[in-house]
Amino acid sequence: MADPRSRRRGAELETAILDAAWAELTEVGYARLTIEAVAKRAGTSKPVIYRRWPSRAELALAAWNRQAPAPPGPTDTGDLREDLVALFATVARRADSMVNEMIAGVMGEAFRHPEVAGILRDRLTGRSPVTGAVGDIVARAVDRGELPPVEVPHRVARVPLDLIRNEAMTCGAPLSDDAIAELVDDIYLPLLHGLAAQHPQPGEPAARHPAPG
Amino acid sequence: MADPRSRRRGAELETAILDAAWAELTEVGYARLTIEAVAKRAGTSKPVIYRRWPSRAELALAAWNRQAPAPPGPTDTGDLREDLVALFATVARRADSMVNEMIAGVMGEAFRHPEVAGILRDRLTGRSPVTGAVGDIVARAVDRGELPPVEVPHRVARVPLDLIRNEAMTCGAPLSDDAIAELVDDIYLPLLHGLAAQHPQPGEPAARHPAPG
DNA sequence: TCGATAAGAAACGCAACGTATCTAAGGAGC
DNA sequence: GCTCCTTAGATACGTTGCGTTTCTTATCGA
Repeated sequence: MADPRSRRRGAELETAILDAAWAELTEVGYARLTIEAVAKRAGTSKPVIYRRWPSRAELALAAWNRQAPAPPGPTDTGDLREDLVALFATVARRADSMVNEMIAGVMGEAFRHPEVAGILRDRLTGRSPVTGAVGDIVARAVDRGELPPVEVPHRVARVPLDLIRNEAMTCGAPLSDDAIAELVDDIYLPLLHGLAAQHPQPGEPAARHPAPG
Repeated sequence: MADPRSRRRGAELETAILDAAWAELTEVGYARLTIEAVAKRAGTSKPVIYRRWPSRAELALAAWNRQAPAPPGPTDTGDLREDLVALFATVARRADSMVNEMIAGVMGEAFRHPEVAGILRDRLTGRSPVTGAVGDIVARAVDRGELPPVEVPHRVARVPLDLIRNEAMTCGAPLSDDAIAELVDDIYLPLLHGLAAQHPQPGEPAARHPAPG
């Protein structure tokens, strides 16, 4: 239909569908994403899509995966707080409304479809350029003496993403600069300092909960 | 229809609808919640519901609001970590799959409907029995000398709810005991200790980011 | 008792669902 | 180069729920 000259197959067809899905997501969002519109846009038909992805959610996730993640440019300001604010701002900018709306929609379906839940969990909780950037920022702060030597568990490295996503989704809007500053100053910086205080010497097993006496 | 003898009005009718909506949410979840089913269950008709709530999302939020919050029983174990684990577990148990699925669904609509976003934000970020419980737990820990005197900003008091909701929603499942322990040990306890370290003396303005030298 | 208000029933057109059926295109194998 | 076999792509299906409109009649307030 789109190109009557040839009938696409395999990867070519697949990427055409995923690109069309991404374009639809961008234009109308997840809530209004329809398989029919994606099929029309990709110049194919509904059954072709249903043969590959069993649901809107998995199609959307596949389209998202196809998009290049564009790792955050490693900003090195020479100051822990400034580095964190820059990272948070970058993440907040990139995780725009459309992506968050899509995540919310997919989450809603994850509760009934364990397969969707698995894909989403892997995507949201796995290692990523952002969790890597957290490690780099902390390592530089330790080198400068701003922080005692500290090991950052993966759960802690995920916190910036989690906080920002939570904020954007509970507010249904992009984060303000004030919100970013609060997340950094009230939560993440104290968290890092508290973690570091648990590791009085590098390499030593963490003293998890220093007793009062 | 449900009761042919009389035609309900006002609060009586309204609560019947909200109770029916809650029952439907419990049975089929938000994704499969339909106005028609709620109307049928409440013994009324669609227009009666549409006259009051413009969308599924606002109906669901109203039904949720009607449910008694059942504040978490104040557990006082005499130990900061134990108190936190108990609180996290209570919150995790109460914020069950259905509620989280509903929140995800409503979030998806919040991006297109600012009114829904406002209601949801107020409900999720406002003061609550849980944020109050955090304050109590911290205060007791300070009294025992487990923590230096510390002022807990509202954003920090919200963190347990945010962490638990985030975890349940990204995983599409209830939290395991291990996950609760990690949230407490890796994130929230360090966060509280880090906050406390910023307040060397009670009443004194916070030394936000202690310089290395 | 009367008039205004709103409950409740029914039906509307619409949009998208997910599936089934059919055709013909374009690889793979001989 | 011909044949077979997979599968793209078109089309149409019945179903469901949407949100609205229309109409009736019960109930409340004056």
